[in-house]
Amino acid sequence: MNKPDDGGKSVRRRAGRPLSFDRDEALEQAMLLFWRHGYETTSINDLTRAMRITAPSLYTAFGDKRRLFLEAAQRYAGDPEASAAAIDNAPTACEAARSILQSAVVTFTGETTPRGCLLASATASGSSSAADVQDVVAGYRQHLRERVRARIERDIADKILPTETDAAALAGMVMAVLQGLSVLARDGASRASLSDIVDTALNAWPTARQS
Amino acid sequence: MNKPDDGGKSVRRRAGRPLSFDRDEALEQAMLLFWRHGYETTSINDLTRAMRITAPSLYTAFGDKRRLFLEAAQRYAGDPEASAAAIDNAPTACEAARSILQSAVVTFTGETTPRGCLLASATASGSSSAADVQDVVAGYRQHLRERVRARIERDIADKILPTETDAAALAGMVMAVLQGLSVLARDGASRASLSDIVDTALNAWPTARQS
DNA sequence: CTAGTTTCGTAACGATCGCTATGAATAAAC
DNA sequence: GTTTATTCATAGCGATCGTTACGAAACTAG
Repeated sequence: MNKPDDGGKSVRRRAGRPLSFDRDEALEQAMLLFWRHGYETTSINDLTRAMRITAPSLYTAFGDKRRLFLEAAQRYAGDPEASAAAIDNAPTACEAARSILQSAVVTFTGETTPRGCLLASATASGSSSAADVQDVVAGYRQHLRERVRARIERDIADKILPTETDAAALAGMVMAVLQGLSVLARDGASRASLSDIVDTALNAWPTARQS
Repeated sequence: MNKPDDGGKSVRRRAGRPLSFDRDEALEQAMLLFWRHGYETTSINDLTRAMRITAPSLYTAFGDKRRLFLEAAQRYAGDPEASAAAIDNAPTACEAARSILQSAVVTFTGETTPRGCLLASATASGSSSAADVQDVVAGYRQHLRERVRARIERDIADKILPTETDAAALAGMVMAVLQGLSVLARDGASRASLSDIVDTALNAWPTARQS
Protein backbone atom coordinates (compact mmCIF):
# COMPACT_ATOMS: atom_id res chain seq x y z
CA MET A 1 0.00 0.00 0.00
CA ASN A 2 0.91 3.60 -0.55
CA LYS A 3 4.32 3.65 -2.12
CA PRO A 4 6.72 6.13 -0.58
CA ASP A 5 4.70 8.91 -2.09
CA ASP A 6 3.42 9.82 -5.53
CA GLY A 7 4.52 13.34 -4.99
CA GLY A 8 1.16 14.21 -6.43
CA LYS A 9 1.74 12.36 -9.66
CA SER A 10 0.86 8.70 -9.84
CA VAL A 11 3.93 6.57 -10.31
CA ARG A 12 3.58 3.25 -12.01
CA ARG A 13 4.12 0.35 -9.65
CA ARG A 14 7.11 -1.75 -10.57
CA ALA A 15 5.78 -5.19 -9.82
CA GLY A 16 5.64 -7.62 -6.91
CA ARG A 17 3.29 -8.52 -4.14
CA PRO A 18 1.47 -5.54 -2.67
CA LEU A 19 1.84 -4.44 0.93
CA SER A 20 -0.76 -6.20 3.04
CA PHE A 21 -0.87 -3.47 5.69
CA ASP A 22 -1.42 0.26 5.86
CA ARG A 23 2.04 1.73 6.32
CA ASP A 24 0.67 4.94 7.78
CA GLU A 25 -1.48 3.13 10.31
CA ALA A 26 1.44 0.90 11.29
CA LEU A 27 3.60 3.97 11.83
CA GLU A 28 0.86 5.49 13.97
CA GLN A 29 0.81 2.44 16.21
CA ALA A 30 4.61 2.48 16.47
CA MET A 31 4.50 6.15 17.44
CA LEU A 32 1.96 5.46 20.17
CA LEU A 33 4.11 2.67 21.55
CA PHE A 34 7.30 4.74 21.55
CA TRP A 35 5.31 7.54 23.14
CA ARG A 36 4.14 5.33 25.94
CA HIS A 37 7.22 3.23 26.61
CA GLY A 38 10.18 5.13 25.17
CA TYR A 39 12.70 4.36 22.48
CA GLU A 40 15.08 1.76 23.88
CA THR A 41 12.51 0.30 26.24
CA THR A 42 10.18 -0.60 23.39
CA SER A 43 11.19 -3.87 21.74
CA ILE A 44 10.79 -4.96 18.15
CA ASN A 45 8.52 -7.67 19.47
CA ASP A 46 6.30 -5.05 21.14
CA LEU A 47 6.25 -3.05 17.93
CA THR A 48 5.38 -5.89 15.59
CA ARG A 49 2.52 -6.92 17.85
CA ALA A 50 1.07 -3.40 17.98
CA MET A 51 1.66 -2.73 14.30
CA ARG A 52 0.22 -6.12 13.41
CA ILE A 53 3.07 -6.93 11.06
CA THR A 54 5.98 -9.33 11.22
CA ALA A 55 9.56 -8.33 11.88
CA PRO A 56 10.74 -8.68 8.26
CA SER A 57 7.84 -6.49 7.12
CA LEU A 58 8.85 -3.88 9.65
CA TYR A 59 12.44 -3.88 8.47
CA THR A 60 11.59 -3.68 4.78
CA ALA A 61 9.08 -0.91 5.37
CA PHE A 62 10.96 1.22 7.90
CA GLY A 63 14.63 0.23 7.74
CA ASP A 64 15.47 -0.51 11.34
CA LYS A 65 14.32 0.39 14.83
CA ARG A 66 16.26 3.62 14.84
CA ARG A 67 14.78 4.91 11.60
CA LEU A 68 11.32 3.75 12.60
CA PHE A 69 11.60 5.78 15.78
CA LEU A 70 12.90 8.84 13.97
CA GLU A 71 10.01 8.63 11.54
CA ALA A 72 7.58 8.22 14.42
CA ALA A 73 9.13 11.21 16.19
CA GLN A 74 8.79 13.27 13.03
CA ARG A 75 5.16 12.25 12.79
CA TYR A 76 4.65 13.21 16.42
CA ALA A 77 6.33 16.59 15.99
CA GLY A 78 4.09 17.45 13.07
CA ASP A 79 4.76 20.02 10.40
CA PRO A 80 7.58 22.27 11.61
CA GLU A 81 6.59 25.08 9.28
CA ALA A 82 3.06 25.08 10.59
CA SER A 83 4.16 25.39 14.21
CA ALA A 84 6.71 28.01 13.25
CA ALA A 85 3.99 29.97 11.51
CA ALA A 86 1.74 29.68 14.55
CA ILE A 87 4.45 31.22 16.68
CA ASP A 88 5.18 34.00 14.24
CA ASN A 89 1.53 34.81 13.60
CA ALA A 90 0.51 35.01 17.24
CA PRO A 91 -0.38 38.54 18.34
CA THR A 92 2.40 38.55 20.92
CA ALA A 93 5.19 36.28 22.07
CA CYS A 94 3.27 35.74 25.27
CA GLU A 95 0.24 34.54 23.36
CA ALA A 96 2.49 32.30 21.28
CA ALA A 97 3.89 30.80 24.47
CA ARG A 98 0.41 30.40 25.87
CA SER A 99 -0.72 28.64 22.74
CA ILE A 100 2.27 26.31 22.77
CA LEU A 101 1.82 25.41 26.41
CA GLN A 102 -1.94 25.05 26.41
CA SER A 103 -1.82 22.94 23.26
CA ALA A 104 0.78 20.80 24.96
CA VAL A 105 -1.48 20.39 27.98
CA VAL A 106 -4.20 19.04 25.73
CA THR A 107 -1.81 16.71 23.93
CA PHE A 108 -0.19 15.50 27.13
CA THR A 109 -3.50 14.59 28.72
CA GLY A 110 -5.33 13.08 25.74
CA GLU A 111 -7.54 10.16 26.67
CA THR A 112 -6.77 8.13 23.58
CA THR A 113 -3.03 8.74 23.60
CA PRO A 114 -0.22 8.12 26.10
CA ARG A 115 0.33 10.83 28.67
CA GLY A 116 3.14 13.33 28.46
CA CYS A 117 5.34 14.20 25.52
CA LEU A 118 7.05 11.69 23.26
CA LEU A 119 9.95 14.04 22.62
CA ALA A 120 10.36 14.70 26.33
CA SER A 121 10.26 11.16 27.63
CA ALA A 122 11.13 8.67 24.91
CA THR A 123 14.84 9.48 25.03
CA ALA A 124 15.05 11.16 28.43
CA SER A 125 17.57 8.52 29.33
CA GLY A 126 19.28 5.76 27.46
CA SER A 127 22.44 3.85 26.80
CA SER A 128 25.44 5.32 25.02
CA SER A 129 24.53 3.46 21.86
CA ALA A 130 21.41 5.58 21.48
CA ALA A 131 23.22 8.88 21.85
CA ASP A 132 22.61 9.84 18.24
CA VAL A 133 18.87 9.32 18.58
CA GLN A 134 18.87 11.42 21.74
CA ASP A 135 20.68 14.14 19.83
CA VAL A 136 18.05 14.20 17.11
CA VAL A 137 15.26 14.55 19.65
CA ALA A 138 17.21 17.23 21.48
CA GLY A 139 17.39 19.00 18.13
CA TYR A 140 13.59 19.20 18.01
CA ARG A 141 13.64 20.92 21.38
CA GLN A 142 16.44 23.29 20.40
CA HIS A 143 14.60 24.23 17.25
CA LEU A 144 11.43 25.15 19.13
CA ARG A 145 13.41 26.98 21.77
CA GLU A 146 15.16 29.09 19.17
CA ARG A 147 11.85 29.86 17.48
CA VAL A 148 10.37 31.08 20.74
CA ARG A 149 13.43 33.12 21.55
CA ALA A 150 13.32 34.80 18.14
CA ARG A 151 9.64 35.59 18.64
CA ILE A 152 10.37 37.18 22.01
CA GLU A 153 13.13 39.31 20.54
CA ARG A 154 10.71 40.50 17.91
CA ASP A 155 8.41 41.69 20.69
CA ILE A 156 11.33 43.44 22.34
CA ALA A 157 12.17 45.19 19.08
CA ASP A 158 8.50 46.13 18.73
CA LYS A 159 8.51 47.64 22.24
CA ILE A 160 5.90 45.14 23.33
CA LEU A 161 8.39 43.83 25.84
CA PRO A 162 10.85 45.86 27.91
CA THR A 163 14.22 46.31 26.28
CA GLU A 164 15.96 44.71 29.24
CA THR A 165 13.98 41.49 28.79
CA ASP A 166 16.20 38.40 28.78
CA ALA A 167 14.82 36.64 25.72
CA ALA A 168 16.93 33.53 26.16
CA ALA A 169 15.88 33.07 29.77
CA LEU A 170 12.23 33.66 28.94
CA ALA A 171 12.33 31.18 26.09
CA GLY A 172 14.15 28.78 28.36
CA MET A 173 11.41 29.11 30.95
CA VAL A 174 8.79 28.27 28.35
CA MET A 175 10.76 25.19 27.37
CA ALA A 176 11.32 24.17 30.97
CA VAL A 177 7.62 24.45 31.77
CA LEU A 178 6.80 22.57 28.57
CA GLN A 179 9.07 19.67 29.44
CA GLY A 180 7.98 19.75 33.05
CA LEU A 181 4.32 19.51 32.09
CA SER A 182 5.15 16.22 30.41
CA VAL A 183 6.44 14.79 33.65
CA LEU A 184 3.44 16.04 35.62
CA ALA A 185 1.09 14.63 33.00
CA ARG A 186 2.82 11.26 33.24
CA ASP A 187 2.41 11.42 36.99
CA GLY A 188 -1.34 11.68 36.49
CA ALA A 189 -2.03 15.41 36.75
CA SER A 190 -5.39 16.45 35.35
CA ARG A 191 -5.77 18.60 32.29
CA ALA A 192 -7.29 21.39 34.35
CA SER A 193 -4.47 21.44 36.88
CA LEU A 194 -1.87 21.60 34.13
CA SER A 195 -3.77 24.41 32.48
CA ASP A 196 -3.66 26.32 35.76
CA ILE A 197 0.06 25.75 35.95
CA VAL A 198 0.48 27.28 32.50
CA ASP A 199 -1.51 30.33 33.52
CA THR A 200 0.54 30.65 36.66
CA ALA A 201 3.83 30.37 34.82
CA LEU A 202 2.82 32.98 32.29
CA ASN A 203 2.47 35.48 35.11
CA ALA A 204 6.24 35.61 34.86
CA TRP A 205 5.92 37.29 31.51
CA PRO A 206 7.26 40.85 31.60
CA THR A 207 4.88 43.72 30.91
CA ALA A 208 5.65 46.89 29.04
CA ARG A 209 5.05 49.23 31.94
CA GLN A 210 7.71 47.48 33.95
CA SER A 211 10.37 49.13 31.81
CA MET B 1 26.20 -8.69 53.47
CA ASN B 2 25.67 -6.17 56.17
CA LYS B 3 23.56 -7.65 58.89
CA PRO B 4 20.33 -5.75 59.46
CA ASP B 5 22.15 -2.85 61.03
CA ASP B 6 24.59 -2.02 63.77
CA GLY B 7 22.21 0.50 65.06
CA GLY B 8 25.25 2.63 65.73
CA LYS B 9 26.82 0.07 68.02
CA SER B 10 29.33 -2.31 66.53
CA VAL B 11 27.95 -5.80 66.37
CA ARG B 12 30.25 -8.76 66.42
CA ARG B 13 30.69 -10.20 62.94
CA ARG B 14 29.24 -13.66 62.63
CA ALA B 15 31.83 -15.32 60.46
CA GLY B 16 32.75 -15.75 56.82
CA ARG B 17 34.90 -14.07 54.24
CA PRO B 18 34.83 -10.28 54.49
CA LEU B 19 33.50 -8.04 51.77
CA SER B 20 36.31 -7.11 49.39
CA PHE B 21 34.67 -3.88 48.26
CA ASP B 22 33.24 -0.74 49.82
CA ARG B 23 29.50 -1.19 49.63
CA ASP B 24 28.88 2.54 49.89
CA GLU B 25 31.31 3.36 47.11
CA ALA B 26 29.81 0.66 44.90
CA LEU B 27 26.34 2.11 45.48
CA GLU B 28 27.67 5.54 44.58
CA GLN B 29 28.96 4.28 41.26
CA ALA B 30 25.67 2.53 40.57
CA MET B 31 23.80 5.74 41.32
CA LEU B 32 25.98 7.69 38.90
CA LEU B 33 25.36 5.13 36.18
CA PHE B 34 21.58 5.07 36.69
CA TRP B 35 21.70 8.85 36.76
CA ARG B 36 23.46 9.02 33.41
CA HIS B 37 21.80 6.18 31.55
CA GLY B 38 18.49 5.49 33.26
CA TYR B 39 17.04 2.49 35.01
CA GLU B 40 16.15 -0.04 32.34
CA THR B 41 18.80 1.18 29.92
CA THR B 42 21.59 0.45 32.36
CA SER B 43 22.58 -3.22 32.27
CA ILE B 44 23.92 -5.39 35.05
CA ASN B 45 27.07 -5.70 32.99
CA ASP B 46 27.44 -1.91 32.92
CA LEU B 47 26.86 -1.80 36.65
CA THR B 48 29.32 -4.51 37.61
CA ARG B 49 32.00 -2.84 35.51
CA ALA B 50 31.46 0.56 37.11
CA MET B 51 31.07 -0.84 40.61
CA ARG B 52 34.14 -3.04 40.10
CA ILE B 53 32.41 -6.10 41.48
CA THR B 54 31.09 -9.29 39.94
CA ALA B 55 27.45 -10.04 39.32
CA PRO B 56 27.08 -12.47 42.24
CA SER B 57 28.56 -9.87 44.59
CA LEU B 58 26.07 -7.33 43.32
CA TYR B 59 23.16 -9.66 43.92
CA THR B 60 24.23 -10.70 47.39
CA ALA B 61 24.93 -7.10 48.40
CA PHE B 62 21.92 -5.37 46.85
CA GLY B 63 19.30 -8.01 46.08
CA ASP B 64 18.52 -7.42 42.44
CA LYS B 65 18.63 -4.63 39.88
CA ARG B 66 15.33 -3.18 41.02
CA ARG B 67 16.35 -2.91 44.66
CA LEU B 68 19.77 -1.59 43.72
CA PHE B 69 18.12 1.17 41.74
CA LEU B 70 15.68 2.02 44.51
CA GLU B 71 18.56 2.24 46.96
CA ALA B 72 20.50 4.42 44.51
CA ALA B 73 17.46 6.65 44.05
CA GLN B 74 17.11 6.98 47.81
CA ARG B 75 20.75 7.93 48.04
CA TYR B 76 20.27 10.49 45.28
CA ALA B 77 17.20 11.99 46.94
CA GLY B 78 19.04 12.48 50.20
CA ASP B 79 17.50 12.90 53.59
CA PRO B 80 13.81 13.71 53.13
CA GLU B 81 13.56 15.28 56.56
CA ALA B 82 16.44 17.63 55.83
CA SER B 83 14.88 18.86 52.60
CA ALA B 84 11.51 19.16 54.29
CA ALA B 85 13.08 21.24 57.04
CA ALA B 86 14.79 23.45 54.47
CA ILE B 87 11.44 24.19 52.90
CA ASP B 88 9.72 24.84 56.19
CA ASN B 89 12.52 26.98 57.58
CA ALA B 90 12.86 29.22 54.55
CA PRO B 91 11.73 32.80 55.23
CA THR B 92 9.02 32.56 52.57
CA ALA B 93 7.61 29.95 50.23
CA CYS B 94 9.13 31.90 47.37
CA GLU B 95 12.57 31.68 48.93
CA ALA B 96 12.00 27.98 49.52
CA ALA B 97 11.16 27.54 45.86
CA ARG B 98 14.17 29.60 44.86
CA SER B 99 16.39 27.47 47.04
CA ILE B 100 15.00 24.25 45.61
CA LEU B 101 15.38 25.39 42.04
CA GLN B 102 18.79 27.00 42.35
CA SER B 103 20.12 24.00 44.22
CA ALA B 104 18.75 21.83 41.46
CA VAL B 105 20.51 23.96 38.86
CA VAL B 106 23.81 23.35 40.63
CA THR B 107 23.13 19.62 40.92
CA PHE B 108 21.94 19.29 37.33
CA THR B 109 25.06 20.95 35.92
CA GLY B 110 27.74 19.45 38.15
CA GLU B 111 30.97 18.76 36.33
CA THR B 112 31.72 15.51 38.12
CA THR B 113 28.18 14.11 37.89
CA PRO B 114 25.80 13.34 35.05
CA ARG B 115 23.63 16.21 33.86
CA GLY B 116 20.00 16.57 34.79
CA CYS B 117 18.05 14.85 37.52
CA LEU B 118 18.13 11.13 38.23
CA LEU B 119 14.55 11.17 39.47
CA ALA B 120 13.40 13.07 36.39
CA SER B 121 15.10 11.04 33.70
CA ALA B 122 15.95 7.55 34.92
CA THR B 123 12.36 6.36 34.71
CA ALA B 124 10.90 8.98 32.39
CA SER B 125 9.95 6.12 30.11
CA GLY B 126 10.10 2.39 30.39
CA SER B 127 8.43 -0.90 29.72
CA SER B 128 5.35 -2.07 31.58
CA SER B 129 7.45 -4.40 33.70
CA ALA B 130 9.10 -1.40 35.35
CA ALA B 131 5.84 0.32 36.24
CA ASP B 132 6.35 -0.23 39.95
CA VAL B 133 9.76 1.40 39.88
CA GLN B 134 8.32 4.34 37.99
CA ASP B 135 5.66 4.64 40.65
CA VAL B 136 8.22 4.82 43.43
CA VAL B 137 10.12 7.58 41.66
CA ALA B 138 6.87 9.42 40.96
CA GLY B 139 6.25 9.20 44.69
CA TYR B 140 9.42 11.20 45.35
CA ARG B 141 8.10 13.92 43.10
CA GLN B 142 4.65 13.89 44.65
CA HIS B 143 6.15 14.15 48.09
CA LEU B 144 8.18 17.21 47.21
CA ARG B 145 5.25 18.75 45.40
CA GLU B 146 3.03 18.32 48.42
CA ARG B 147 5.67 19.82 50.68
CA VAL B 148 5.93 22.88 48.48
CA ARG B 149 2.18 23.25 48.28
CA ALA B 150 1.86 23.09 52.05
CA ARG B 151 4.58 25.73 52.42
CA ILE B 152 2.74 28.01 50.00
CA GLU B 153 -0.51 27.58 51.89
CA ARG B 154 1.28 28.55 55.07
CA ASP B 155 2.33 31.80 53.39
CA ILE B 156 -1.25 32.37 52.32
CA ALA B 157 -2.45 31.85 55.87
CA ASP B 158 0.27 34.22 57.06
CA LYS B 159 -0.92 36.87 54.60
CA ILE B 160 2.44 36.78 52.85
CA LEU B 161 0.64 35.66 49.74
CA PRO B 162 -2.76 36.86 48.48
CA THR B 163 -5.66 34.80 49.72
CA GLU B 164 -6.72 34.02 46.16
CA THR B 165 -3.34 32.40 45.39
CA ASP B 166 -3.71 28.98 43.79
CA ALA B 167 -1.28 27.01 45.93
CA ALA B 168 -1.60 23.82 43.91
CA ALA B 169 -0.91 25.58 40.63
CA LEU B 170 2.02 27.48 42.09
CA ALA B 171 3.54 24.33 43.52
CA GLY B 172 2.89 22.62 40.22
CA MET B 173 4.74 25.36 38.41
CA VAL B 174 7.74 24.90 40.67
CA MET B 175 7.70 21.18 39.97
CA ALA B 176 7.29 21.71 36.24
CA VAL B 177 10.23 24.10 36.12
CA LEU B 178 12.26 21.71 38.25
CA GLN B 179 11.64 18.78 35.94
CA GLY B 180 12.09 20.97 32.88
CA LEU B 181 15.47 22.20 34.10
CA SER B 182 16.60 18.59 34.07
CA VAL B 183 15.81 18.29 30.38
CA LEU B 184 17.52 21.56 29.55
CA ALA B 185 20.56 20.54 31.57
CA ARG B 186 20.73 17.26 29.66
CA ASP B 187 20.53 19.21 26.44
CA GLY B 188 23.67 21.05 27.47
CA ALA B 189 22.38 24.32 28.94
CA SER B 190 24.92 26.17 31.06
CA ARG B 191 24.55 26.62 34.77
CA ALA B 192 24.22 30.39 34.32
CA SER B 193 21.46 30.10 31.75
CA LEU B 194 19.48 27.73 33.95
CA SER B 195 19.92 30.07 36.88
CA ASP B 196 18.48 32.88 34.78
CA ILE B 197 15.53 30.68 33.90
CA VAL B 198 14.84 30.11 37.58
CA ASP B 199 14.92 33.84 38.26
CA THR B 200 12.61 34.42 35.34
CA ALA B 201 10.15 31.76 36.45
CA LEU B 202 10.02 33.12 39.98
CA ASN B 203 8.72 36.40 38.58
CA ALA B 204 5.46 34.50 38.38
CA TRP B 205 5.31 34.46 42.15
CA PRO B 206 2.38 36.50 43.46
CA THR B 207 3.08 39.55 45.61
CA ALA B 208 1.07 40.71 48.59
CA ARG B 209 0.08 44.05 47.14
CA GLN B 210 -1.65 42.28 44.26
CA SER B 211 -4.43 41.20 46.58
C1' DC C 1 43.60 -27.60 64.34
C1' DT C 2 38.37 -28.34 62.63
C1' DA C 3 33.84 -26.71 61.72
C1' DG C 4 30.83 -23.27 60.16
C1' DT C 5 29.77 -19.14 57.53
C1' DT C 6 30.17 -15.85 54.02
C1' DT C 7 32.17 -13.98 49.68
C1' DC C 8 34.86 -14.92 45.86
C1' DG C 9 35.41 -15.77 40.54
C1' DT C 10 33.91 -18.72 36.83
C1' DA C 11 30.66 -20.14 34.03
C1' DA C 12 26.40 -20.66 32.39
C1' DC C 13 21.21 -20.74 32.67
C1' DG C 14 16.76 -19.57 29.92
C1' DA C 15 14.79 -15.54 27.92
C1' DT C 16 14.88 -11.79 25.09
C1' DC C 17 17.37 -8.41 22.27
C1' DG C 18 17.73 -6.37 17.24
C1' DC C 19 17.91 -8.27 13.00
C1' DT C 20 17.92 -11.39 8.78
C1' DA C 21 18.39 -15.71 5.62
C1' DT C 22 15.21 -18.39 3.20
C1' DG C 23 11.73 -19.85 0.27
C1' DA C 24 6.78 -19.75 -0.67
C1' DA C 25 3.19 -16.43 -2.18
C1' DT C 26 1.38 -12.69 -5.01
C1' DA C 27 1.46 -9.20 -7.95
C1' DA C 28 2.82 -6.68 -12.76
C1' DA C 29 5.31 -6.99 -17.20
C1' DC C 30 5.94 -9.50 -21.35
C1' DG D 1 1.58 -18.94 -20.07
C1' DT D 2 6.86 -17.30 -18.27
C1' DT D 3 9.64 -13.91 -16.19
C1' DT D 4 10.63 -10.52 -12.86
C1' DA D 5 9.86 -8.05 -8.72
C1' DT D 6 8.24 -7.46 -4.21
C1' DT D 7 6.16 -9.05 0.24
C1' DC D 8 4.91 -12.77 2.92
C1' DA D 9 5.57 -16.06 7.21
C1' DT D 10 8.74 -19.16 9.44
C1' DA D 11 12.54 -19.83 11.74
C1' DG D 12 16.68 -18.75 13.62
C1' DC D 13 21.08 -15.96 13.78
C1' DG D 14 24.71 -14.11 17.39
C1' DA D 15 24.61 -11.06 21.21
C1' DT D 16 23.03 -9.54 25.37
C1' DC D 17 19.55 -9.49 29.04
C1' DG D 18 18.88 -10.38 34.39
C1' DT D 19 20.02 -13.87 37.28
C1' DT D 20 22.10 -17.87 39.63
C1' DA D 21 24.57 -22.72 40.55
C1' DC D 22 28.83 -24.11 41.78
C1' DG D 23 33.03 -24.84 44.22
C1' DA D 24 37.22 -22.65 45.79
C1' DA D 25 38.79 -19.06 49.02
C1' DA D 26 38.83 -16.42 53.33
C1' DC D 27 37.26 -15.29 57.44
C1' DT D 28 35.36 -16.33 62.76
C1' DA D 29 34.08 -19.54 66.46
C1' DG D 30 35.23 -23.29 69.24
